[in-house]
Amino acid sequence: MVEAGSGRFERIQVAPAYQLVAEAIEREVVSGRLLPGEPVGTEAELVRQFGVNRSTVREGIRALEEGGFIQRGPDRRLYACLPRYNRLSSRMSRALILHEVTFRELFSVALALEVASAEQAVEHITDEMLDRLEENQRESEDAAAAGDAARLSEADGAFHHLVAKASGNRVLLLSREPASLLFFPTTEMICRRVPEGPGRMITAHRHVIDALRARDLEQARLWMSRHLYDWRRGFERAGRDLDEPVERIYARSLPPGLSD
Amino acid sequence: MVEAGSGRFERIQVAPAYQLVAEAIEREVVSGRLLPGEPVGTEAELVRQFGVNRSTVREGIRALEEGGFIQRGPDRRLYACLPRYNRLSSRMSRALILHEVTFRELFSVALALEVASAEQAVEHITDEMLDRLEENQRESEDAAAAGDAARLSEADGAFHHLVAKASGNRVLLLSREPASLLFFPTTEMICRRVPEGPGRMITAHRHVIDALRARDLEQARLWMSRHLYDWRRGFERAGRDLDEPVERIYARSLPPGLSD
DNA sequence: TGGATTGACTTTGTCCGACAAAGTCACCTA
DNA sequence: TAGGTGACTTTGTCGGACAAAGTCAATCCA
Repeated sequence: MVEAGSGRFERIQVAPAYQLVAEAIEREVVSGRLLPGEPVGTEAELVRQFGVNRSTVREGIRALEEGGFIQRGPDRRLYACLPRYNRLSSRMSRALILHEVTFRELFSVALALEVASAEQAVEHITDEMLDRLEENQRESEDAAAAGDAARLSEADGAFHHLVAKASGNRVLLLSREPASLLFFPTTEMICRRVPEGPGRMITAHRHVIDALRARDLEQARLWMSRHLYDWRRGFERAGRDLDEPVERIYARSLPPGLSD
Repeated sequence: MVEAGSGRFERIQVAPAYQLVAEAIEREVVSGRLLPGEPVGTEAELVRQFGVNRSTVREGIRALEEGGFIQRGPDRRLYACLPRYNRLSSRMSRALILHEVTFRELFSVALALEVASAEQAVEHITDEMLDRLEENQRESEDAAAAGDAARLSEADGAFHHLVAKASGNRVLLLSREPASLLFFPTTEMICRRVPEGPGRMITAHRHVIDALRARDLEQARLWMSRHLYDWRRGFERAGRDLDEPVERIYARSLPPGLSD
C-alpha cells in the first residue's frame, strides 16, 4: 500500500482521461460558450479535439449525459442542453427515499415552500395562469364527482405545480419538486380512505384561487396552509405514522404535466 | 425518414444496452437489495452477469457513477452508495446558474427555508449542536476582528448549515443547499464593502443561538429573518441589482465543512 | 416533371482483443 | 517476524471492427 503524503512530494493525482473529457465539455456548457441546443459535435470530432480514443470519449459523454448537460437528439447526435428540472428533481427524490426520510420531514419542507409559492403567486400571477388554475379546478371537481381518486390526486399535484409556476420563481419551482414528488402520491390513498378528503381539498383549492385572483396575501397564505394541514391530518386518519420512513417505491417516471 | 406512428404497429423502442445495464444496477440500489457500502462486483463479473461486453458495462457504470448511485472506492473497485447530498446540490446549483435565476428568486426561497430551519431547530436542537454553534460564533468573531471577509463568510455559511442540521430535518438540509451554495458566496463581497455588515451579522447570529438555547420560537424566527433581510440589504448597498441573473461562476468545489 | 427508390456515406451502438499501471495478497527471505 | 518480492487481479486506455440506422443526393419510373 502506498501511503499518501508519506514522502517529500505530494501524491500525483491523475484523473482518468474520461473525466477530463467530461469536465472539459461540461465547462463549455456551464460557462456559456456552448449554448443549449447547439450541437456538441460528433464523437469523431471529439476524438480529434481531445486526442483520445473513441471509447474514452464515449465514457466521458456517458457521464455528462446522466448529469443532463448534454443530450442525444432524435437523430442521436449530441446537443448541449440545460439540465432539466424534473430530471434533477426525480434524482433527488430517489436520494431522499434512500435516506429513508419521514413523512414529517417532507411535510415541514412542503409547508414552507407551498406557502411561499402562494405568497409569491399573489404578487406575480397572470390572467393566463388564473385561467389554467380554473381549468385545473374543473378537472378536480369532475374527478371528485366521478370518485376517481387517481385523477383527483393527479390534479392536486398539477394544482400545486401551477401555483409554484405562477410565483414566477424558478428556484422555488425547482426546490419544491423533490419533496412534492414523494408527497403527492400519498394523496390518492388519502382521497380513497378519508371520505371528507376530496371535498375539503376542492374547497381549499377554490379559496386559494380566489385569493390569488383578489391578490389577497393573507387569504392565500391561510388557505394554502389549511390545505396542507388537512393533508397531514388525512395521512394520519388513513392510519399512517408521520415518523415512518417513506417507502421504497421505485418511481422513475414523473407524473404527466410536470415537464417544465 | 421512417415516420413514427405512421403504420399499424407502434415504433419498437430499443434502449441501448448500456442504459439497461445502468438501470438494472440502479434498481438494485434503490430497491435496497444492494446496500450502500456493499461492493457491486468487478467489471468482469458484471460482464458475465449481463452477458454484454466490458465496454458496454463500463458505459453503464459511467452513467451511474455520475448519478451517485455507485462509487469507486480508494481501491478503484465499485461500491454501492447513497447519492451524496452535496453532489446533487452542487449539480442543482449549476443548473440554477445556467437558468440565469436572479438573486431575488434565490433570496425568497432561502428566506423560507432558513426560517423554517430555525423554527425546527428550536424543537430539535441538542446540546452538542449548541456547542458547535458557539464554536462557530467564536470563529466568526475572530474573523471579524481580523477583518478577514473570506473567513467570515465561510463561517456564516457553516452557521446556516449547522442550524439546518440542528433542525434534524434531512429534507430541509438538502433543500436549502442548492440555493445557499449560490447565495453565501456573495457574503464575502458584502462583508468587504458594507462597513456595518460583519457587526450586524454577528449580532444576528448571537440572537439566533440564544433563541435556540432558550427554545424561543418567536425570537429564533425574528432574528433569522432579520439576518436574511440584512443580507439582502447588504447586497443592494454593495451596488448590485436584485433582478440581475446570478453570474456564471464555475463553482465545482464546495466550501469546506459541508461534507455531510 | 415529380415523387419514390436506391445506394453511398456518416454516425452511433456494440463487440473483441490487447497492454500498461496500479492494487492485492501470499510467499519467501534476512 | 518484518519487510521485500513477484504473481495475480482489476482498471484505464487504446486500436480496430461491424451492424443498425440516419442523411443526402443521384436515379428511375409513372
